[in-house]
Amino acid sequence: MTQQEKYIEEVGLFYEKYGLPKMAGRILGYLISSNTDNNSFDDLKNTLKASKGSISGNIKLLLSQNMIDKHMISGDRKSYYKIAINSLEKLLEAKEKSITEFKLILEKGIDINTNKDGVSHKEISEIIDYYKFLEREIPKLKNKWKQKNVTKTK
Amino acid sequence: MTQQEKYIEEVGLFYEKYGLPKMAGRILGYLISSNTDNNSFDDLKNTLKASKGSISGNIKLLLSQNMIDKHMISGDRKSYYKIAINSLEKLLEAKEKSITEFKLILEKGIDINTNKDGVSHKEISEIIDYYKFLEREIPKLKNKWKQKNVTKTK
DNA sequence: TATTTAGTTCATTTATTACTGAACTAAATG
DNA sequence: CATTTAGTTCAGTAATAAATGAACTAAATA
Repeated sequence: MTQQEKYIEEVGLFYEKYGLPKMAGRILGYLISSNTDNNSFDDLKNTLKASKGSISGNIKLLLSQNMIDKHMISGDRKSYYKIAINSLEKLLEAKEKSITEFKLILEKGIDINTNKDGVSHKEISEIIDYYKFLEREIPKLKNKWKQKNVTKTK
Repeated sequence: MTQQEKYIEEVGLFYEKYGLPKMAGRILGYLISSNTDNNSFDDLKNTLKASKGSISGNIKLLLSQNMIDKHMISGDRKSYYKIAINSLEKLLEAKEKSITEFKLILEKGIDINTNKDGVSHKEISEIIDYYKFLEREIPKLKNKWKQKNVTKTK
């Protein structure tokens, strides 16, 4: 097992831990450790020793999550894949979304709970306030980063 | 199906979506929408219509993740469960941990990628910088929240 | 227009994960 | 000290998700 092969399996396990298909993680592992942007379907299939169907399905998944980008080369009918430029934003957006979703669940839950003076009611309300706070603050954080990088690149 | 029963299944599906056992989500759903802190093993078993084994295992999981708290009542040998007071911190900590873990994976990956001048290398380095930024900023956010609440409560 | 290429789709197989229920432990009660 | 209570453990089963591989499509080439 080469260093890269070991790495690919490691990213696969990382992905699996978060309830996502291991093969999607392995594809990411390959793309992260690849020294080129021009990674074809067959490169993935051969290196990962997987079926066309699995590669196809997991590429589709990663594209839909904006984790990878697809590009073409003129005079070549193959598609090429690389880690997405905007995957950084997408990952934080996914976390934001999960915060919002969980906040909505908590709000709905304490609506059902009728004992408004109960300890748990008060505590869950506090959690909701915290999540609302995060919802306000995370966009600020993103702006802070953007401004930092605008001045850096220009 | 009562409103609470519907809600419990909803939280179960939410949990399942993130790759966690549906039953753990259902337990949380029950505790969030319960109007008391004194929710026993049997309350859970009966309302969720599940086996002792499943309740036991998923309580264990939620306790280990600090999502729920266990407490006793004197003169009573049953254990009681409620949503954890510190689950708000724990949830954000889990997100922080996943950011750190993914950053480490990216760092390891571009070490394997030898083409240091490649486009993807540059972009992944940028993602790593962003993650490092988040690692610095999130603790600040937590402090901001804490200070806000210290003055509020005192 | 026949053939090759590049990839998709989907039924089946395989692997993984979660749930059940019965046997068990350990502490409390009669 | 026998029984009940409260929960744990774990082998077997059920449910779910992922991977395979063959048949397919659609576009490009010969």
